[in-house]
Amino acid sequence: METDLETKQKARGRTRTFDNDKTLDVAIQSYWSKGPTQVSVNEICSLAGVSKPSLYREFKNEDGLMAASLERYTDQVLSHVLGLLRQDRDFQQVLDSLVDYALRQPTESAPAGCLFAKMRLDKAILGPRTNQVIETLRESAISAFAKWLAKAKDQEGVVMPASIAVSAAYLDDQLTHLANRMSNGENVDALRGQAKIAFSVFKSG
Amino acid sequence: METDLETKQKARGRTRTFDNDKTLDVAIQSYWSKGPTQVSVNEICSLAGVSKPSLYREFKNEDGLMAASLERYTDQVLSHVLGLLRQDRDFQQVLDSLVDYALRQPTESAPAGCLFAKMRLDKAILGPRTNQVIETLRESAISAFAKWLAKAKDQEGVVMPASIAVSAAYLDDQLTHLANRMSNGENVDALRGQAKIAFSVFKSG
DNA sequence: AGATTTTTATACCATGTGGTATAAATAAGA
DNA sequence: TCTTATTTATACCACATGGTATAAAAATCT
Repeated sequence: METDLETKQKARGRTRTFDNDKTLDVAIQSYWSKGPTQVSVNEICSLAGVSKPSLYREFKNEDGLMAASLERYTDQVLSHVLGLLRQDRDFQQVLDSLVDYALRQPTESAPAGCLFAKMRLDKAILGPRTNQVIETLRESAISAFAKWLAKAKDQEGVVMPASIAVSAAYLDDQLTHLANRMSNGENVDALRGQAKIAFSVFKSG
Repeated sequence: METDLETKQKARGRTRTFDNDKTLDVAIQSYWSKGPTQVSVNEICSLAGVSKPSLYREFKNEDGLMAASLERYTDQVLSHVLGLLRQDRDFQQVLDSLVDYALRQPTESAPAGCLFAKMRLDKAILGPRTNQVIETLRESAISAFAKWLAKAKDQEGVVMPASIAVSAAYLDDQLTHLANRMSNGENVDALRGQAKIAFSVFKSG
């Protein structure tokens, strides 16, 4: 019996040319830049150089592709943003860097805004698998914010505008909203001014 | 030469059964409850009991229908909301009533949220006529907010978190955002808690 | 009555969608 | 070599979309 240490146990049929990662990268890029509802499966197939049956075998349906894209996006992008919360810089610096990320200028590889934020906008018309990923992700993000805020309150004496839980939800929501307005092509300076107001409710000693 | 005092100058052809107002009311209701991108022209035609060619003759295309719907929505709904700003109640009362409107429970005739707010979310994929109405409406709303804030500052000594212009834009944005989250079916009490935070930056004496 | 004008109803069109049936290609096992 | 398993490529499906061509219906003018 062969052990598949390489996870490359020779299967019997035609060797597959389907590239899972590339397909997901193309999907992420498309969903991120144009919005999840503005991209068709056909489009992703041709951009990724992949046949439709191959894609459907791998992801079951459009919902599966979207859910998988969001999961990969979390690993590749979102985790680093949430990682900012575990840094040792003081509250205000971290908050600023979060805002900076939401308001960053788009590059070729990182469109404006945030794919997760965009999907939350359309969640009512997305599939059940995608919705489940969204919900899980949202909970873990808010939980990370809550942990961070609790620490800032305890160790730096930052004044919260409400309970930790409500403040964390507020933070999450305002950041998401900033990212989405950024995606809508609004003026960065105007958004920065509004962000300053929205986050002035956190008074750091 | 006939004067058309009744605006009912007898034309020559077949009497029209097309009901402009009813068509727009159906369109408003559909766009409002399901979102402007989730309603087809066919759907509106059958709901309004109107033939497609008649609708297209009247509104030119989907963009025209949407723009007209938003204009009628402004007259029928939005103007009353902005009318709150001209009332004689004090700042905090008016602000509360604005929030109450954004967070109200949906009824049969008034779905959750705000059609204007929803259209702003999708403006990137809406037509040019609709976009123009959105832009005009946004300017007039922000201008109304600015006037109201200036008065509150002068006459009641309300402290603004920034310049009148930026504060007005912030107010407009936060209210729009609340309405949209309400449309997304989020928890009213949670939203109210966040609204309290967001608007705590206006300190009324 | 007949000609003319306007609106309606129906059917249609090209295009795009998510998803799949089918058969050829290509690999390993016997 | 021949069978079997798997993946690919292509073509296809039913359906929905925005928009329109066509002809019948119904009104007024001559």
